[in-house]
Amino acid sequence: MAWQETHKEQSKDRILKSAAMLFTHHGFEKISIDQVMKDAELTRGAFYSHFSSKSDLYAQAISEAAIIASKRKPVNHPLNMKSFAQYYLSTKHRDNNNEQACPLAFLVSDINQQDNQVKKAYTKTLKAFITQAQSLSTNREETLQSVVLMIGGLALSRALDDKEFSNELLAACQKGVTSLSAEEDADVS
Amino acid sequence: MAWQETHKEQSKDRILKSAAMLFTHHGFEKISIDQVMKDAELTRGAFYSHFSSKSDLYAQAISEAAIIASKRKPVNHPLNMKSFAQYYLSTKHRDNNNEQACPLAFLVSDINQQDNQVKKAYTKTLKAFITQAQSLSTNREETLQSVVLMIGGLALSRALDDKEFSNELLAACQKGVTSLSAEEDADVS
DNA sequence: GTCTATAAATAGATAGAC
DNA sequence: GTCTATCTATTTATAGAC
Repeated sequence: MAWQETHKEQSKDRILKSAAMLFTHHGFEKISIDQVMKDAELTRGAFYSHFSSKSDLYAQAISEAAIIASKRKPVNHPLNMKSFAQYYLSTKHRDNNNEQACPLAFLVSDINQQDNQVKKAYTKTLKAFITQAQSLSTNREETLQSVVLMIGGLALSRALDDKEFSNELLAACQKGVTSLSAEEDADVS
Repeated sequence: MAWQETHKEQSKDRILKSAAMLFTHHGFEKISIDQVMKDAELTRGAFYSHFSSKSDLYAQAISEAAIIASKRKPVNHPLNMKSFAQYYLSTKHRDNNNEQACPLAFLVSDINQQDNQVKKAYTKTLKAFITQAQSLSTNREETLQSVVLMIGGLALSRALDDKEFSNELLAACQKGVTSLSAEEDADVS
């Protein structure tokens, strides 16, 4: 028989998945514990059996959201930086409203307002993201630049009310990542 | 006699300056109207004579914050993209806690949660920022990449609880902007 | 562990005196 | 235009029954 979650673990898992989705798309302040619990099909009173505070949930939800996002198909095992950036900086990812979105971009300026436990979870998640990107590159500095173009470009593109301009920004960042990769290939040759 | 603000204009101006500082550093949700009015040395009841809602204030405060930030000395009339990035991606700007900070970076992922009037103000502000950066460059695509490296790099650096890592990120982005400018110079020569 | 009920605090917005 | 007072709603967190 396969491994089975206990009842408690199942509940915690549902809460975490709901929180990951809701927080990633709406930020910490716009989402209440009540909304998370309703989405997980539980009541508010049950929350504190699993998490010590809303902030505790947020920290864990960020890690969970990153895991969900990393399981997304085109990102799962990208062949190179260009194909990785092509998905990451897509309009689909920007407009994604109910699936696996990257909390690093969607929440970037939200983190500074939170406590240390949240910042720690975010930092760990970013480091893991960079490690993944580094496996598609050789130079760490260029990897960091590519990562900033991806996360920063996606975050900025989501803040704009001008779709054409937003698309232009995404395209420019894609080209930027590609250029950095190409330079690198040239160095190697 | 020099131009004089009316009493009402002075009050509105104080509210706006307080809001620009408080919102930029703490985001929309963490700041209450009461806090803004206290900082402006007024009471809560007086608020609605100047603004129709908290959101209305936020939209105007973003523009105000950008104006304040653009008046900062090293940014005022930068000689080239490198010197511009050197200040923008400095630890001073990242850690700045009570002066002219750039709302584009500090609030980037906050904007998507707000109404259209806020998104519009942010978009206009970003376009003005790009226009300024464009005057130090020749190629629009590279300007966009530099802007994303600056705003995205600064935003990310603020989210981290690892100062050494944060510094490394800032430095990599500075180098990235410099590389883009250098390439351009090479093209011109 | 999950439920209902409630405590305690805070915030956006409005009313009316001056 | 600015003040005090208040309405109304929401939210985090806790208490206690099952």
